[in-house]
Amino acid sequence: MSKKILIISGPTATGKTDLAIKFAKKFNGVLISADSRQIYRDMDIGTGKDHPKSFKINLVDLITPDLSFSVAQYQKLALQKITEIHSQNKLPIIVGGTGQYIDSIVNPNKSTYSIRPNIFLRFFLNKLSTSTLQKIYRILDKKTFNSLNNSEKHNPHRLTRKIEIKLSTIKNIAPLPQGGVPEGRGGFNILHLSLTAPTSFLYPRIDSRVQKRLDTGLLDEIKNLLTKYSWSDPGLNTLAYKEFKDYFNKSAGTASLLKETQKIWAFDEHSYARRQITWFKKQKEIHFIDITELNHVDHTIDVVKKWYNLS
RNA sequence: GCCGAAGUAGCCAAGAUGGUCACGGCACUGGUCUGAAAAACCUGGGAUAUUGGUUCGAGUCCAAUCUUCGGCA
Repeated sequence: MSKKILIISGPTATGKTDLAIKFAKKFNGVLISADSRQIYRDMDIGTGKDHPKSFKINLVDLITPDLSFSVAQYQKLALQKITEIHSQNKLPIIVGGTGQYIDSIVNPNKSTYSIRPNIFLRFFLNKLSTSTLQKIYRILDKKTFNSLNNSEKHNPHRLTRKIEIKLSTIKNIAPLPQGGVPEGRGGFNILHLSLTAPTSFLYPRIDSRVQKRLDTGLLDEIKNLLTKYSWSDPGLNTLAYKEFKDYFNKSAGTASLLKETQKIWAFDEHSYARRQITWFKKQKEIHFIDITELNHVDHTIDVVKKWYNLS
């Protein structure tokens, strides 16, 4: 019998967490978050940690907002957690909207995950223009450079990472053994459910959630964060926070500026949802669940039951 | 009712002296992604209020109509 993992993904505002909690209760499950922002402490309202406090979700509130975090770290922790949960004979349920994090569990053997970021190198590369980065990478690896698509070619983050990888292999820096990414770890038996909805349904939902978060005290939360951290800290480069930089910097934090900021924030959430939809759409072996369909919850429970009881 | 100003995509908006069927931004659409992923990028469609006139040629000039704003009543 293979080890089961239930995954519940989908764009923002589709009700992933509620559904996951439901399944956890029904199937003796333990939740693991796959959310790149809820790992930050002190960032609760903006990142939507609105599940009942009585219900434990793993891999939330791991670090402070001045620290950075990445897939590889997530992968290590999540796989550990999964092992632990399996050993208790329980069902790990991964919930979240960070597609890349979920992918690191579904397809754990990505070779470059073992190549660590080179802080020193990035410090310099971050100062260079995109075209300079292109030139550097073209010198290092002309063949791969030419095969890049337009999107990759203009993306400074990706170029920086490619240079980093190339340099580390040239210099033959042995990838540090990561531990926790066991090779041939035995395939999991994964059921991946992904919630979806047309954007016309999602956008109004997002908008009212934005309003709700403001009403619940987001501004106070940010004010409090700013006493300890600064806008350049990695955690603050997050939807629901970064949009407010101007608002808090300008002395005249007027009502009209607040309104404008709220609008921009909502639009950012829209395009975030779009990106998530694009990502999940191309993933293999996913059960999509349209939450605008009336019986989707019952239907979903049936699907999970069948999978859970088989094998 | 009179006088004045203005009408360029869903919104904002550029367009000396008329001359490539019109710059951008936002929104919206589709996509990229192997240690920043709620990040960072790529891509697409859509407009000169209406009608008529002047002209080889009009967003740009003229007239009428409609609409909006301001002032006077």
